[in-house]
Amino acid sequence: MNALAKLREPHSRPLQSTTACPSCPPFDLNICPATATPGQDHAALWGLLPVSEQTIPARRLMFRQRDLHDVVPFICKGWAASAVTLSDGSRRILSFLLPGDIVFHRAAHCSVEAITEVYCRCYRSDELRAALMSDRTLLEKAARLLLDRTLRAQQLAVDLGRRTADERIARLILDLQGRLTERGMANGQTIHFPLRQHHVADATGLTSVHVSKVLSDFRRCGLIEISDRSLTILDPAGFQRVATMR
Amino acid sequence: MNALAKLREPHSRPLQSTTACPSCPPFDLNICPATATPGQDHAALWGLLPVSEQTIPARRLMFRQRDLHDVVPFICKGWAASAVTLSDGSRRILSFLLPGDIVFHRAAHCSVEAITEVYCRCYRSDELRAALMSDRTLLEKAARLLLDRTLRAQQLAVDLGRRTADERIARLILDLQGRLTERGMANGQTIHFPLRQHHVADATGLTSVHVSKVLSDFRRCGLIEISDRSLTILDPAGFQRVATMR
DNA sequence: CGCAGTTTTGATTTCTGTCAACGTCTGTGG
DNA sequence: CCACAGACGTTGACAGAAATCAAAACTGCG
Repeated sequence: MNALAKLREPHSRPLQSTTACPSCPPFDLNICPATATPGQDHAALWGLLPVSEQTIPARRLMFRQRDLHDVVPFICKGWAASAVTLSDGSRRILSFLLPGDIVFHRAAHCSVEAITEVYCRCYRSDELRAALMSDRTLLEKAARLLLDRTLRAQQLAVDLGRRTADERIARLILDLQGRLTERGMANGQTIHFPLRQHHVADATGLTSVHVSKVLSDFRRCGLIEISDRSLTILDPAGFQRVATMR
Repeated sequence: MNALAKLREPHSRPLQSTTACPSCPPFDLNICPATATPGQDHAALWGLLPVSEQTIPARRLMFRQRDLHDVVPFICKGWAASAVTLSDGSRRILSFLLPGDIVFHRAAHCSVEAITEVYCRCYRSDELRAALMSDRTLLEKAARLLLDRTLRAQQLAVDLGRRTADERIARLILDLQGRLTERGMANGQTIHFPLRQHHVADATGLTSVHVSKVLSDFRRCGLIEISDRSLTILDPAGFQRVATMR
């Protein structure tokens, strides 16, 4: 821990107040420092200070595929996407990152792109690893997280391989709604939905043209309503049925 | 460790000789007990004895989706597949399991099916976890393994979303060839290939009818040759090109 | 031999991508 | 305040990929 303190020295800066991250409930879902030591400043993760805190404007690339991954970013606010770019220039979004998510995809050589404005904190990955290793319960939480990531990726593989465009898009929306609800960021059947149609397309392996047609169909059938970056599921039962047609 | 010994008691049986698993090089790739303690019987994994050792005939279901996962099977011999079944009865193979692979997909509610005859050993998952926790380097190996699994799943998601049937099938074959080569189980460009076309179909998200057509095309173009459960890549460069058209 | 599981082949249909045109919205700068 | 450019969304016509359907050949095996 002394060594860690020394490592932190060069990065020391005036910390934001303990309410720097008031909209930080999501941390509770993952590896929440507040869970470990209630009432403590969220920024001080297990006594670790972030090496950097940044606000990234919407649509900006946060990390490119080949960047060194000696820091682990935590998304505190905003939406981001981790993606890979194929040699023909087409992009595949592997997951959307919501507040509370940890960006440890980096080994997969994913780039990370801010969708909305993103506020995030980066921790040194070696410090983080040391902290994990020193605490059995943290380690188990981290393992569960990694496992959950794997399941999510496998679920994605299932969806892409065997489902129609309708199903894929409906499932994506339901997945996001579920994750936002977990975080207390949903308002009943209405969620903030900052994704552009090309994001949906890249996440579902479709084209944005086709996404437009499917979403129009959904609207025509009275399943959902999208306006002003907000999405409402009007017919939850019917929409669920679309998502699980097979 | 005493508690563990007691747990093992009920399962104790005459152990096979130390050459029980002569074709066990693959263990070296993952978490090889032989690496940790050279010369030791592979069956005794970090001092853990398997709770069961089984030989499963070809095409038999090894574990079903909802089975309890209190044991972790290690594939010692043969090919298996982990899959999920969708509500309409269609199947998606998430990964093929080769000798040396550890089946810890189970949390994903995958069923596991023997393709060839499979010989495997099952360890108690709680014992295994305890063993991992007690040794830092083992733990890191396991973490790497889990990460690798995630990368593989993500790669699969990329492939399924954005690649044509030709590419998917070629990539599957190349992936298998690579894994077999790593294990010293390939004979140059020739590999043992016990998969039925429906396995290929379920793994690539295609129909077996279409797989048949694509494989016929590959043969017609002199790219590969399949006969008698063995596959040879006749034109490695050309085949590679098919696999990475985009 | 007969049977069940495979593989092949052809005809047809469905889904999704591609291309192109056009409308809307948003932010920027004069 | 307006003009403008760029990003985004919608729509229609068309093309291509793969699914579906159906039938026939092949394989191994009791």
